[in-house]
Amino acid sequence: MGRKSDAKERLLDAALDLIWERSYGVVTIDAICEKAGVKKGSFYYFFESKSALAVEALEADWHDRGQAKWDEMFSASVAPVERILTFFTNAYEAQVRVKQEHGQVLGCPCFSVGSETSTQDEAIRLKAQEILQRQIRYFESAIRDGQADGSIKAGDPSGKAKCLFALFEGSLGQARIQNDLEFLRVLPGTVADLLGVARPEVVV
Amino acid sequence: MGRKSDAKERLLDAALDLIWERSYGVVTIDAICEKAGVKKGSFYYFFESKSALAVEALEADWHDRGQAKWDEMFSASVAPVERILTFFTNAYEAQVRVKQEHGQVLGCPCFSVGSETSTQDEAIRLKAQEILQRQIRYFESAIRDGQADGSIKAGDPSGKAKCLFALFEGSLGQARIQNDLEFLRVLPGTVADLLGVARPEVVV
DNA sequence: CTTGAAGTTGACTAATTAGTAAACAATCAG
DNA sequence: CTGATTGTTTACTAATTAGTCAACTTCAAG
Repeated sequence: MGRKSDAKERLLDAALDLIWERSYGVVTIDAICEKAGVKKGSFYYFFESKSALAVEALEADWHDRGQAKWDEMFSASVAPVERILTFFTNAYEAQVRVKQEHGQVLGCPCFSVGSETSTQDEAIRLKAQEILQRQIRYFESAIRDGQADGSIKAGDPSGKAKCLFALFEGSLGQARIQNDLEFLRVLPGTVADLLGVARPEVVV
Repeated sequence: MGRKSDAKERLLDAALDLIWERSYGVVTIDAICEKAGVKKGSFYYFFESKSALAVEALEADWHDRGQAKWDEMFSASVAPVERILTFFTNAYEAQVRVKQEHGQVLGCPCFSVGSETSTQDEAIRLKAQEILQRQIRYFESAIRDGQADGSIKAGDPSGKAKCLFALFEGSLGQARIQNDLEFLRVLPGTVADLLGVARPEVVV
């Protein structure tokens, strides 16, 4: 039935990349089209606006790249504390790769875009909120499991999850602003201390 | 010696307000001029560009509003742990006021603008970085004092300071994205737990 | 009261931008 | 093959935007 095309996917990829690397407000539809190799007419064939594209791009990124990784890192077949420490270690390593590829520390697209657009674009705000809340739930569940097996001490799991997540996003933001991965390199140790657990050995 | 004017101050105030409320990228020079009641010709009389204005606005905000408050909150005449808890309590209360006035949680302008522009505008990035580092030093000094008098347990003060600050900025960002002050209301208690100290009584 | 420094104004240009529309091209079911 | 559906392209408009400039105003020092 009709013509087939991957132009929509190319637009989603290009948009997320550009917005992550620069910012939502500064990236134009023309720039997204150019990077995707798609003419503006086609852009408006697929999307109503830059905002609608951003919403879909955030969701697509979670669906195509994020979720599987999080599921693996927070797998129930791994000890709860180890899930959390692995997450922070992987996050550091992922940002190392990002810095190599993009030349800069970029942090978390969802948090950056969410914060930037929160007062201007309700649709993006809601999508970012939704994805971030999903991520917090992984922490919450690991903490609950850790409390059940005694490896994490008692106390409101939701509050602890939000605390760890805020520490994570705050560190990512600092790393982006300072363009310095040190904030993230140190995190696994810091988190181990917070959880009252042995610091993980550092992989060189 | 010529004409006198407060147009420059009005531009600085208007710019910080608009950028805080919306974002750096989305605020135009025209909008800043209109809010300040200044014509664009005058804008270019005082500033070279929007970027230069933003740099000066961040510094002016710290100098005229931030520093004195931080000096007071982190006064050496207050017990170190109390300095930190007071800071988090005041931060919450400040954001309550901001939400009342602006209708939304706005978070920290320095962190938001810094994160947004970090890959695009080196001058703004450096200014944001500078101000954030100044703020971290207040934490660091309080932690050092607390370790000296035994109220805070030993361990790298700079690391602990960065951890608390990341928790703070991460929570502010979450609060902005979710438009919900709950993340901040809970912080003084969370921080007291982290420091291993009695939770402060909640002021109703 | 003149002069020059400090600040203001409005009208302008050139570039960029979002968004539209209508003709065109590819694909596939029947 | 045909025609409906899906996607593509080009050329366009209208609005917004950054940035410039020369004429103008205010003020105070001498």
